[in-house]
Amino acid sequence: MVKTRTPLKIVPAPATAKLVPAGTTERIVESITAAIVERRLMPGTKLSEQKIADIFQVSRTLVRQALNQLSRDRLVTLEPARGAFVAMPSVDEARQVFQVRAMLESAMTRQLCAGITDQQIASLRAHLRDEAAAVARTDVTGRTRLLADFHVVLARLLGNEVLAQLVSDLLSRSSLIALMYQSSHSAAQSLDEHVLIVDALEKRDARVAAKLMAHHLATVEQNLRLDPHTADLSAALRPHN
Amino acid sequence: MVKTRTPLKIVPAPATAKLVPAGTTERIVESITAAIVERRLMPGTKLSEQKIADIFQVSRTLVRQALNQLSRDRLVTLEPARGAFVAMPSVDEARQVFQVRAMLESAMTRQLCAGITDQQIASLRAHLRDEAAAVARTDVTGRTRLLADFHVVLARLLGNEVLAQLVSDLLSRSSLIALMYQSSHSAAQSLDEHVLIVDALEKRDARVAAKLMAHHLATVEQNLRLDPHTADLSAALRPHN
DNA sequence: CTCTCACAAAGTGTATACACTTGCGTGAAC
DNA sequence: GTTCACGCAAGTGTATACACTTTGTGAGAG
Repeated sequence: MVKTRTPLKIVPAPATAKLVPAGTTERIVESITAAIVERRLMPGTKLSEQKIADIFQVSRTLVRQALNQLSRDRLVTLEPARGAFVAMPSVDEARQVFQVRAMLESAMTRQLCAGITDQQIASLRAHLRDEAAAVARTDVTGRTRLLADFHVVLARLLGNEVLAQLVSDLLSRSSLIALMYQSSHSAAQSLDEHVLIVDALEKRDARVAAKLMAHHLATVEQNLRLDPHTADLSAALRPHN
Repeated sequence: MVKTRTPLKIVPAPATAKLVPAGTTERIVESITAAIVERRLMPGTKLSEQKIADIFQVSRTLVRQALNQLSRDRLVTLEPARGAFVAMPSVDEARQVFQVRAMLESAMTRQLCAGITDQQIASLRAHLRDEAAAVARTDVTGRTRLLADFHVVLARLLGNEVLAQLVSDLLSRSSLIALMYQSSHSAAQSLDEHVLIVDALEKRDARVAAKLMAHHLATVEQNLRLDPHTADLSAALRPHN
């Protein structure tokens, strides 16, 4: 058997994004999160504390803190006395995450119709333009981030940080799910659906907007390969390290 | 000035509840959570790492892990280089938590109507009986827990663990909010409203059930003392340690 | 008497050391 | 040749040590 020597491709510092040099633990969390979402770390990969500590040139203490945080975000799972692994969300969990997102985000969309301002609509249009640009130039990483951000932006428009945080958490889980159950959903289609949602918001049509959001999430979910046997297969021969 | 010597009344081990002697960190989290919810630790109280470590007879390492977890649950806030404090949710945060709960739980209630079984209705009735019993014997701690558990039980009935976990997290935050902004909401009234919700569920009336849930949460929120000046006052003269 | 600076005490932030569990390879017995 | 047991290596779990930040106190200058 070939030993799958994953060199743990975690780039230590996306220091550009963080203006705060402090928050060492935060930097590690961000880096690993990015590495997972950008598919440089596959589900099931073992995250050895010492190796990560060496990469970031810090002690295991900080790495453990970071891994603990990530495990609460459900991006990694901690097996007692065995170590940390990139999470492998089950089919059930995937369905549950999307069910919750549908509840939360359609309700949120409905509420948003009530008090959204023209200026906010404009900012959404601007975001859609960014999405379109990223899709046009096939910037895979950028478009993935922007398509996800759309949902967080909507949450932020309600001025509810608690909601925004929740949606954000669900989104990172969704990202992991999407890359695990290779989605066949095209970015272009997601963009189209986003446009329709904003259109409905502009018309202040709460019912249609909420329905479109629910439909959008259902479409994304149905384009995941959530067939039982596929899942079992990938679970069966998971690399594990 | 009299030094407010809070003896940090954290009972080390509710070891009865946990059958697992392992999970040392978990035990600390549970104990502190219980201490906060049961009003033995007031908002703003400083949680010194060394003192807690002495109480549980462990090292600061485990205490730090516990405090980190609690900070992610928003039950404590960590101020860099200053320490950990029992959280003091702002009025805004309180409103946001209840807004999210309304979205999530009314949607959840609506969904529940679709597939709820008679057996599940029966288990809800049993839970209501427990609530009534606790209210009758004025078991403050027990009734608070049972009234909160009602919402988690509903979430669990959907078979969605992700949802259940989310609702559970929001509930512990709600508990802290309720004890901070002294609720005038009577337990009896909450119980009545719970009964009405179950009645609607039994009739599979999704619209009414969802509306009752939304109304229930709005009532609970409106019975909080969320007047600005009261909040500012309590924030102004917070003990802090 | 008040304000400022400095030093000391307390407590957090990080690193290192050590104990203990898990997994695997080796070797001996049957 | 197969199996079980022992032991070693790797890595996690917890404790301890040390550095640095924050804060309170006190002395001295204005």
